[in-house]
Amino acid sequence: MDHKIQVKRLDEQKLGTVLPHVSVDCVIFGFHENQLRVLLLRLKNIEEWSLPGGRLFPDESLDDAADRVLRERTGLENIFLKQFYTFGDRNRMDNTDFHSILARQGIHLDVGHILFDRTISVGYYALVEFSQVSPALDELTEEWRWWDVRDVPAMIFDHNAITTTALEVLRRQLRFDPVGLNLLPEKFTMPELQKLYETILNKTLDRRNFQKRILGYGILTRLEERRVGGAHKSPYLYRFNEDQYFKALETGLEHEW
Amino acid sequence: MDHKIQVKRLDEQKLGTVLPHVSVDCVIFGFHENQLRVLLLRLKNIEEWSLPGGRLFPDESLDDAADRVLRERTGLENIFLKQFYTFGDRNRMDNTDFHSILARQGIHLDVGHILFDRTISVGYYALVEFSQVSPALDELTEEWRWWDVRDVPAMIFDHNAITTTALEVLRRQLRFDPVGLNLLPEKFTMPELQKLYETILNKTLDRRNFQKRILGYGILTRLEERRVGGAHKSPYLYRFNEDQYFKALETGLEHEW
DNA sequence: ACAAAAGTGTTGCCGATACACCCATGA
DNA sequence: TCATGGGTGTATCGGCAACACTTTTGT
Repeated sequence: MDHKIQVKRLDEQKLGTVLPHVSVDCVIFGFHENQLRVLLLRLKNIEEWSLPGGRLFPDESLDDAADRVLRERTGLENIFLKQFYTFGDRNRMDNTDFHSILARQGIHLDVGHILFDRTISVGYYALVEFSQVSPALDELTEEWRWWDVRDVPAMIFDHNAITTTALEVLRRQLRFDPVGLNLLPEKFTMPELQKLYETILNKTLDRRNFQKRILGYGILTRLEERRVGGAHKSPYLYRFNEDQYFKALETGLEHEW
Repeated sequence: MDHKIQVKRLDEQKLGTVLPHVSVDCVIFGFHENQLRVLLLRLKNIEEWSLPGGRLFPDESLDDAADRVLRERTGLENIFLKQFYTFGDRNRMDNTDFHSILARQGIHLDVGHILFDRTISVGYYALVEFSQVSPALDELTEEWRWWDVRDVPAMIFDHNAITTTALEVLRRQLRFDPVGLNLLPEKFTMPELQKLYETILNKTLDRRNFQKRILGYGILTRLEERRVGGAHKSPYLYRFNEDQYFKALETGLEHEW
C-alpha cells in the first residue's frame, strides 16, 4: 500500500514533532496574463483542492511557519507574507470527511490522530511573482495549479472561505498599502501596473488619473528604457523604489481608491 | 496551601478539558471620564497584570470562547467583539517566568503542564459600556481595574504588545466603521460622542465639522430631549439608529478621518 | 496613412476644512 | 450680565474624477 507508507513516513518524520490543534494556511497570489491567481494543491487520492498549509514546530513562530510553508511550496524567500485572520469555527473541517477519504484509500489512522484533531488555522496571504514560482511536489501532493481567483475549484475544509477572506483583505489593503513589488517582475510598464490594480479591484480605472495617483506616492522610478517590440507607442518601464516602497508600507498611502 | 488547592481545582474542573497550545485574550475597552480604558486583571500572587483570557473547549469556536471569556469577566452579552490578530512568537511568554512565579507561591505543576505549553493567542477586542460592567473575581483573580490606555501597567507575557496592537486596530477601525454603540450609554450628546472620538484618535476635532460628518453617516437619531442640569446651553440627546448602525458596520463608512 | 496604444494637461465638482455668529443656561 | 459651551451656516481650498489632444509605432 503505497499511500499508507507515505503517510506513515510523513507521520514519523514530521507530524510526531509538530503542535496539535494549530495550523497555518497560505493563500498565495500571483498575477499572470491579466489574471489574479491563487496557487492550489491537490493531494493524492483526494478530489478537492487545498491551500498550501502546514503545522507548527514547537520552536517555530507562526510567521516562521508560514514562511517555511511558502518556501517549501514555491522555493521563494523574502516574500510579502501577511497574517490576515484566524479561522476557528468548531465545524470548519466538517465539509470534508477527511477520515473516510483516507480510509477509502486504504490509509488507516487512529481516530485520535493529530490530523483529525480539532484544529484552528491561522491564515496568511502571500504576493509572489508568478514566473519565479515552480512548486515542488512532495510525496503527498499529486498536482499544483494556478487558479483564477474568480473561478477556484471546490476545496477541502473551509479553504474556499479562507481564500475569499484573503481576497477581501487584499482588496482593502490595496487602498492603503503599495502592492506590486512582489507581484510584478522587476521592470514593468504603467499599463501593466494598472492592469494589476484593475484585476485585483475588479474594476476599470482611468489611465491618466491612475498614473497621477500612483506617481504621487513616490514609490516608482521611471527608467530610460521603454518596452520595445509591441505594436503602437512604446511605454516607459518603471521600477519600484524599494526604500520608498517599504516606507510607504509602514506609514500607509493615506489615500483611498 | 491555599493556592495549591485553588490551582488544583481549576486544573481539574477546566484545564483538563481544554485544548492545549491555543488561547484567546480579550482587550476590553471602555470609556469613562473622557478616558479610554482597558479592563485588566491581576492574578493572585502575581505582580504583573493580565488581559482577561482563556482556553478553548474542544467543542467551542474561537469566537464563542472569546465571547465566553467576556461574559465571564463582565457579565455582558451581545457585545461588540472582534478578532484582530493572532500572536504566535516563539518566545511570547518568556518575559514572564510563570513557572518560578508559581513555584515561589508554593504551586507546583509539572513542567509538561498545559499552562507551560508553547501557546499561541488569538486576540479579540471588545467595546463595552463602562458603567454596565462589574467584573466577577474568580478564585485565581485578586483584583480587576480599568486602566487608562495611555498608562497601562507592566503585564505578563506579551500582553502589553497585544494591548498596543488592539489600540492601533481600533484607531484604524474608527475611520471606516461606526464606533460608539457599545461604548456609550443609550443616550448621549454630540459633544460626548466627539470626546470619544477625540480620545480614541488622540487628537482634537472641529466641533462643527465633526457634527456634519457624523450626522452624514445617518446612524444617529436626534431625540427631543436635551441633557439638563449641566451649566450652559443644554445639548440634544442622540441615540444610535441600530438598523443603520449595523448596516454601516457591514458596508463601512467610506470616509476617512 | 491609419489604427491603436501611450504620454500628458485642464476643468470642474464635491467634500473636507477653516472659520464666525447666535443662543441657552447657571452663576 | 457675563462666561461658557452648544447649535448652525458659509466660504475656501484641494484632491479626485471626468475629459481631449498629441505622439509613437507597426502594418
